[in-house]
Amino acid sequence: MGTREQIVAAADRLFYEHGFEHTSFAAIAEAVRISRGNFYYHFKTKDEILAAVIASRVEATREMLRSWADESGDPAERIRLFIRIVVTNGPDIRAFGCPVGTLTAELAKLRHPSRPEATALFTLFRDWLGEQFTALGHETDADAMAMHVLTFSQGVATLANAFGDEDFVRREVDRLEAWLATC
Amino acid sequence: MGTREQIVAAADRLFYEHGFEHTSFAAIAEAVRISRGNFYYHFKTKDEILAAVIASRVEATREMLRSWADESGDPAERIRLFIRIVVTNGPDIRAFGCPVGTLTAELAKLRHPSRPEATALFTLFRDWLGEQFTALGHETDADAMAMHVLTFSQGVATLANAFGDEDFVRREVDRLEAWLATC
DNA sequence: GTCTATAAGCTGATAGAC
DNA sequence: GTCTATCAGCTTATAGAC
Repeated sequence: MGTREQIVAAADRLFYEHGFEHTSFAAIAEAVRISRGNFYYHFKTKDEILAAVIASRVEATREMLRSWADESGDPAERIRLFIRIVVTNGPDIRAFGCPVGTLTAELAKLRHPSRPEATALFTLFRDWLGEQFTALGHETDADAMAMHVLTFSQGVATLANAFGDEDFVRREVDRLEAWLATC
Repeated sequence: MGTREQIVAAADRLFYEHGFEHTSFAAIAEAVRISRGNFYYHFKTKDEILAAVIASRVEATREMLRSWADESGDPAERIRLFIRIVVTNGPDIRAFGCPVGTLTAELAKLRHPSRPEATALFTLFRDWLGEQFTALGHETDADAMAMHVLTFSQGVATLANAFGDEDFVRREVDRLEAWLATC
């Protein structure tokens, strides 16, 4: 892995764990074990790193959605794979929340120019879920149902982070899977 | 209103709109129109201001819950008053998210000592909602139902902030009110 | 490509006059 | 209680040697 990719990977993790603004160049440089000076050879501004991190997350998300589509041809099962992320990534979510939700919220407060790109991460999930609901025969309200599933995931992530309660997550997952079964 | 209260009120709003870390002493001082030096007569550290802001929010929340209880004796109607905050405070929520959810998420990433106090804001709503569900005869799962309503509100707030979509909020409110009617 | 050295600015925080 | 003046430290960012 080249230095640039290492920087993006380290920044991605640090932005998630500590937030974008709270993460300094020094912290990223230390994580990658390069000097702050060398850092600026690869990225001229902090905003450039953020753009690269978001682009990297977009690619990783696309890859994950592809792998879910490969894993099952059943749209309902694909949606369940999404619903269960809050369990699969339980420890990270309890510690740091949802990487997409917390980033979009922070960039909104900072009025950051990269905010639309962060929101586009949500749109990837939204459109993919919409396609699955369409395949289930819910053409007219596929998008509303996709948004409902996203609402669930964001609510669960925020409260799992606040209360650190694994059982709560399990209950909400069961509830939404029961709802999905009636669709 | 005394200077101290003005500082707390200005900090409260700025923490909400720009985030805790992104809000500088200079910005608060400017909003209250006092010098940075005078600032330190009232608060010795930034963390002290945060503690005062959270305490102020706790009091405001208690007052709001009291007023809701006064407004209606029907537990289901009281819960609806909570559910509809995402509509009532629609413009603020679309612009800055939920004041409780975004603060707890930020303090978690900062590993801030006041994090438990911020989470206690959630607990106020959780307990109050739980009391209403208990009054509706759901003794055994009143807390789970309270958490479900909180999950809704946090999910809606996060996505309303990301997409700025008023119709989405309306749809999710209708959906949860329909669920409540079956309880 | 990577380093050291350093600049310029903002941050939270203090001292002391009025 | 409010002010001005100031501090040390950290931040992003640059210059230039190797």
